[in-house]
Amino acid sequence: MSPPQDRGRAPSIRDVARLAEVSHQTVSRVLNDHPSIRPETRERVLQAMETLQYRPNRAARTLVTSRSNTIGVLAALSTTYGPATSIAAIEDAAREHGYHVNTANLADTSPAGIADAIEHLMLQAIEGLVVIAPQVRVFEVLAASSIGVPFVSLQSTGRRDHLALSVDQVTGARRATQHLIGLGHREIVHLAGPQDWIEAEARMRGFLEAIDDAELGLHPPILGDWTADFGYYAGSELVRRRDFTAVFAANDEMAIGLMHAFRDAGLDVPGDVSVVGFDDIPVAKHVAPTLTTVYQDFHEIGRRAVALLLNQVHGAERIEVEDIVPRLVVRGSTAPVAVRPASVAR
Amino acid sequence: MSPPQDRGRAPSIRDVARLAEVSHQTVSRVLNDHPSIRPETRERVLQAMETLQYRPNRAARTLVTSRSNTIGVLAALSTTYGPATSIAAIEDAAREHGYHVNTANLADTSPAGIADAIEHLMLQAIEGLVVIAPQVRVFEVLAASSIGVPFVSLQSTGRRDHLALSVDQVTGARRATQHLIGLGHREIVHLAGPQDWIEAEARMRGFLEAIDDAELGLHPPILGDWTADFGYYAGSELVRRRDFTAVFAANDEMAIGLMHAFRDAGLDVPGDVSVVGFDDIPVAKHVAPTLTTVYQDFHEIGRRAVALLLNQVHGAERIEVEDIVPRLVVRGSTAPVAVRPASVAR
DNA sequence: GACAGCGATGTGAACGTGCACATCCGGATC
DNA sequence: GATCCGGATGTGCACGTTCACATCGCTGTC
Repeated sequence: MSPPQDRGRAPSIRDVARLAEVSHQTVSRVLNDHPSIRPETRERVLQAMETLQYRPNRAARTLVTSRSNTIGVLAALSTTYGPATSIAAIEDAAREHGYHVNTANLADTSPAGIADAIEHLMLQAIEGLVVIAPQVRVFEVLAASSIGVPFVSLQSTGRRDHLALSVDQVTGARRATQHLIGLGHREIVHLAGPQDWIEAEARMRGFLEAIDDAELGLHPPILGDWTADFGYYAGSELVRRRDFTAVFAANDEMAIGLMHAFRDAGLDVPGDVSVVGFDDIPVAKHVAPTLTTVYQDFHEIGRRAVALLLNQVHGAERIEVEDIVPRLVVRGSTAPVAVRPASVAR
Repeated sequence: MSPPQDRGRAPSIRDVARLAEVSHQTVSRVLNDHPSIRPETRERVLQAMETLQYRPNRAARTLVTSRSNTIGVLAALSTTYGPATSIAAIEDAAREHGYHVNTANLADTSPAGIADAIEHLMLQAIEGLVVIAPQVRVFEVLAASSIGVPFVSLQSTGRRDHLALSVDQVTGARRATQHLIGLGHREIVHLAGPQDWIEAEARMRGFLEAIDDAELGLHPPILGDWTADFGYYAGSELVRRRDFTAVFAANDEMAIGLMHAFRDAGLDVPGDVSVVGFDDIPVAKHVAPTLTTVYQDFHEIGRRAVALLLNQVHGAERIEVEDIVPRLVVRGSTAPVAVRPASVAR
């Protein structure tokens, strides 16, 4: 009934060999799908494994092959929807390829904290690294610590020391801004993310390009921290000025906080102010008003990151990386600019 | 300038020993903080490590000690706020204890999918397992596959084969329901989670207890899938009946979808219907209306899970596990029952 | 001054696997 | 029938670390 007592050590390749009456090397061959092995022998070995409940010892294998079959993930803000979804996708994809995933969070974004997280991952002897929701600083530390394994960034960084998925955040942000401009808005404020985040910088750039293209005046962007709470705070400050008719927030959480502040101040969205977010988190389509935003396929991003990384790990030729272009999703938080701008209400 | 070429293998303990002119065992002692080592010797060894950029090989260590310093996390729905936050907390806590974390997602919740995920983790030779957002089935599979390592559940399961944090979901749900009752609501619907989820079952139980205590009539609960989209769907169905004045949703996402549907149907929250959620996700306080919900400290839950698990891994005596009782947070989505219930509006 | 005791260090084996190489066997080739 | 070849299998070692045990010298005790 119950499995054989695990007295002492787990069964090894040699225990299996003894039971199957072959050499340990034959067992090893069965494990690694070596071609030249008689079907009959293979069967006997598999049988023995089954009986002994044999599980290969990854540590031993790693030791001799110096391949850990593990990739690392360096994630910041891993509790938010986007990164969390990408991480999950990375795990799924890695598992499909027989790889394990080891995650380290960047709770502390100081260089020391970053170095610490990287060091932690390196101890695990990872073969490659995926960097999620990356800050500029992370790549500086990575470059400085010469980790000796390939790494992939989920965002284009412009650096040459690693590959990056090119998710065209700039275009996404530009489209969001152009949408507002198309609705007649001319006084648009950007609620940006922290500028040491590559994504935040790209989104800001897209915003600026669109503003520039349309030859509109520039409101100084507000630098936020991605949180809904900050969005609320920024909104409360903004309503004092009311010299704008639309806000493009760098992510949905901030947009939602923003709308909250506007609501509290008696401003109507989208009647008085239009709001656009970024990411299309699952609740975006259900908040009031439903949020116009830019959709990103985080799952696909995670999958591609793994494909790209493993390709590099195995030293194959460079694979094609097509751009992922985020898609504008128009919902209820944007509307044509009011005849009299909100500023008049002052 | 650049570090020494990594020609061939990485430096080993023996390379360090040679450079420091000691035996390899002395180096090992320095690594493991062995007490009897002369400070001067230690210094020399550390110096040598520094020069060689030595990093201990975890595979070799694991092989000989049969301790992997890795714990596994089996997570479902890891992209949502609660699980993601707990996972992050688990990683932080594990790292503090020198442990690595290996995560496997439960994309597929069939027994085969579950067994597959567990098998994947076991290949990694994990020392313990944390099960997040657990479904009943997971524990059945775990019991059946006799994984041989301790595991900890983030929710009380009533099973005896593992430890569980006791987060008192029942009390949390009861308080939420009592809050509605206290406001005069007598027709309360519960939008539950999938009943094979332990949390969903506990929240439903708390709801039923509160209804029972107050001797109210029972509306058959609606079984949802945790998503905001389902909340919207359920809300659309519910508005056809309008035989209720309040809804207690098993999580915030569903509550937000629900409110969306009510809004679309012209029902006012909380004027016509009160809504309570569960979890207190970051946007809960910013949606319109702000959502009354039950706060859970996911971070603390993750931390405690690691403490509990490592304690068990190290075979220490059982540690005290105090209950974590979720806290009701009253916001704008609940109000005293209207003089004429929504049903009259029919 | 002999001996126990302890601090500081060294020696060899073992962990479980894969690799390089050796061996054995049957069939094809001449 | 001697030779070669390749499929199927076995033998020993190496990977980098820790563990058990041994060694050496110094101090304190009687």
